[in-house]
Amino acid sequence: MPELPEVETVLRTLEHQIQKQKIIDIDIRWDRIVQGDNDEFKQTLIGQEFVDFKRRGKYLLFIMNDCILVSHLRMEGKYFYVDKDTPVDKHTHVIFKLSNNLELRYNDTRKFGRMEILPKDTDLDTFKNLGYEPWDERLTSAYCKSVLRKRTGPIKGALLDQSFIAGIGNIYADEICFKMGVDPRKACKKITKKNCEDLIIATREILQRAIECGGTTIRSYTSSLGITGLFQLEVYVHGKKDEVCPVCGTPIKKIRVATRGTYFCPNCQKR
DNA sequence: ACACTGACCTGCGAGC
DNA sequence: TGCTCGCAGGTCAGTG
Repeated sequence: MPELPEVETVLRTLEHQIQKQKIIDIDIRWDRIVQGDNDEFKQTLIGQEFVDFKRRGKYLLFIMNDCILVSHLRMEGKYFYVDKDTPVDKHTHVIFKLSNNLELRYNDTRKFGRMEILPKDTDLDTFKNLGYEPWDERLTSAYCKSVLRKRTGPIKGALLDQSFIAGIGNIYADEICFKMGVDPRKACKKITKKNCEDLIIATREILQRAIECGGTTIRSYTSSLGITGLFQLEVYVHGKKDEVCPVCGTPIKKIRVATRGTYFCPNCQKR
């Protein structure tokens, strides 16, 4: 399940593999992956080179000569970089044929991922109504407090809201709440200034560490060529129902918060 | 204006 | 053992 660290890892890998490669043809095998008109998508991209590689939240941004190719992996999207003679997997939905006889293949078991073309002058700061990147200097405790004061619902819901901070998904939201020592159900309105300071520190530390680890892979993927997290990040609570809290030994609980499966330590995390 | 719900998908694990 | 059923997840459109 790619979140910000996984997307960053994929991007860095692809940057080193396909930079300056030219797209000579595109095979779209599941048309809903591509937003908008498929022929237009092909026409726009054929002949373009992969010039630069950026990320915004969980979106991959391939900067081409005359446009931006935006790709969101959702839950299980992956890219394979393989020889054109490699048998095509049944979950491969888009194939970019490159000038060096290799292919960039988009593989997505659940067909949830999406890609689209955006103009080259798209404002990436306000793109998709995304909030600040975790390391943006504008992400201050004063900013967090002012947003959370106006918000109803639990803190976990805010962490998952991409217009608040970009890039946090369900796994890291649980880990951030644990590191903050805050119950994921705690109302946004009751989040203190101190909580906000902890939130920023926890978010940056956890995501930074995850990037250094090459992302987290929770499910075991079967692919050997897949560009996914190769290392396991030390996850404290997510997916650890009934296991003991690494800090205090209390069994981890699983509940539902903001419509998501949520794991937390009922002793360490306070309302 | 805000928040919640359902749709999009497939694989897997639980339960019978 | 073999089947069905429901859950998992991020985003967006639709609804309340």
